[in-house]
Amino acid sequence: MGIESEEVVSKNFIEQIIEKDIKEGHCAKVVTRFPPEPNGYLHIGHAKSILLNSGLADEYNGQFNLRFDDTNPTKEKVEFVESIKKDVQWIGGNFEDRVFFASDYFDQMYEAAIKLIKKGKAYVCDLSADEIREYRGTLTEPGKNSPYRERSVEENLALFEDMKNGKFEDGAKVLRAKIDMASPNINMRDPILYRVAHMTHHNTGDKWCIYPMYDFAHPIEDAIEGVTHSICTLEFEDHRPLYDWVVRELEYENPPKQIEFAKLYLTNVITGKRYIKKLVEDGIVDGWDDPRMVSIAALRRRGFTPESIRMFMELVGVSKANSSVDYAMLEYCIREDLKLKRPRMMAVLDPIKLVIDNYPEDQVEYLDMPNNQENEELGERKIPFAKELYIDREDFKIEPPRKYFRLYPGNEVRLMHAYFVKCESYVTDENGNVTEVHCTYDPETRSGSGFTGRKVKGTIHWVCAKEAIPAEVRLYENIIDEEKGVYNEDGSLNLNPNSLTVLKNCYVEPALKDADKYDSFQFLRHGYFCVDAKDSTKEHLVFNRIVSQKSSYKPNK
RNA sequence: UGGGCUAUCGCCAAAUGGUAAGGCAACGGACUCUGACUCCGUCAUUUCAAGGUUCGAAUCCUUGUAGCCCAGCCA
Repeated sequence: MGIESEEVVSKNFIEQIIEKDIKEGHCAKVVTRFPPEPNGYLHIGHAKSILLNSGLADEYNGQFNLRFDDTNPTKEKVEFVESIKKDVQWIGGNFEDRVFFASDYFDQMYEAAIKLIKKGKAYVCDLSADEIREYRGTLTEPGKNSPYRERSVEENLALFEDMKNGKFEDGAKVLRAKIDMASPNINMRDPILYRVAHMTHHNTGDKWCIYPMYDFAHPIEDAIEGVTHSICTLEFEDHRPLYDWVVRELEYENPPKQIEFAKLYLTNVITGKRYIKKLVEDGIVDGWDDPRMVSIAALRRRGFTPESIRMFMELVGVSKANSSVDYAMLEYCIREDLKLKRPRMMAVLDPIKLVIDNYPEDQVEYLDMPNNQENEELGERKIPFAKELYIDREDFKIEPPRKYFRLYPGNEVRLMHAYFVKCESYVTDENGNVTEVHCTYDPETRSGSGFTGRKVKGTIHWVCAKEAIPAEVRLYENIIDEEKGVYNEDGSLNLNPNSLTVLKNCYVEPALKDADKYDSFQFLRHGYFCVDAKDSTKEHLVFNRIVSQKSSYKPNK
């Protein structure tokens, strides 16, 4: 019989490493983690890391942990812990009940530091921050040894304990690894392991006044949790020798392995906590979840689904090449996800009145309309139809351009799921703007009647003037101007002044009264929209546009 | 110009010495009670460049070029 064409899915380089490790018996069970610092909201770049780590754990029947890397109390806040948990969960990172804090390991890290001191691999250094920088050398010149480098183990032990006990001011002393001040890799030039910071920690309170540095803490955190593959971004490549040094000197039995991948960059948006934060603080956007941004909270409010973001990450792939993914790819994913899942509704964003002159004055008909013609499971609904309707301004032209199939004087079109109407006349105001279009309808052409007498080239959407719900529609554009990129030459942010357009005079079908917050719908030719729960009431709905409909209508051709 | 990393279509990205997958975008055409969707077709004789090895090279070697990262008591 026919040959089964099996889809060949190639493994990314991390999967290949893991499979090799499994095959060679280096890890009985794959353990990954997502280790955010609780100092801000997550954005789409984090989603890549979450989904990568979580996905790998699923794929190899392993385990995925959420761990807050809270080793620097000067930057962290509890309020971010909850938002991060929520976002990780929403996006589909399956950490079950495994929420850990680096700060829960402070005792073990302290012990680890003592172990290094005892091995003669770490020492307390009295140099100031400026002096340490000086002694470190430069990219091209080696550093020189600290005068405190050769202190005895006993002295170091005593001094380190004093550090812990609060005998020194912030910055007075640090604990450093004794590695190699001449290393071409600056991270290996006796990196700082512990610093003094008299500061209340969100988790440990005032128990500690010394805090471990990332390079020391992270490998320990991973090792404690049994992480097998510690996946991070490219800028940590230079830290890997130090990561390996720490787990080696601490003699962990099955040391974790650090693997680096390229961050996600998207064209035409701001990624990066720093810049999102600046926009929020400067009041340019209305908060961390402003739909013009790509924080996870913003994407959720805009109407993106977790599924669409997961699909996106799958399509984007994982590699070590710095790259910038076209935003159109994300739009493709949300269209793809929504098109069969969500109802298709009628909404008129820029209304003009359409009057059917030969339709009975007070009659209202309730017509059947499938919720989604391509997915019968979504059922159907009744839509009211009467003498006065609203249609979109762009669906009527006094003088039609070439190949225009919609309404113009003398032309007949189908009103979606209703009747054929033929334009007989129109009314304009003193400025020549169309205010009313008059038509006649043909009762025989009712949708579903099987009428085949004649065909019509265009179909337009509409809502019943009497029963439609007034609505507001917000059209969000990405906040960055595509032409000029993220920054101006002077380093300032380059904002798109038209990034938010509010359409106030819109009408949607009465069926939308039942919409829930963040429910999404396709508004036919307008694209996909989501109820903005923040500002909607049942009488006045507010929608955010998730993504516009593609259009191949080109009047100039 | 010290060290690390990367370079395959407009954008992502496979290919692991055996003769350049796939997706997005774009462009034709068919269909259509959404100008959507769907369907069908087009889109890298060539992999940053130049040499070399080989029957055979995106893959190996040599020499270049370009981009990214590193001198926080941030992560």
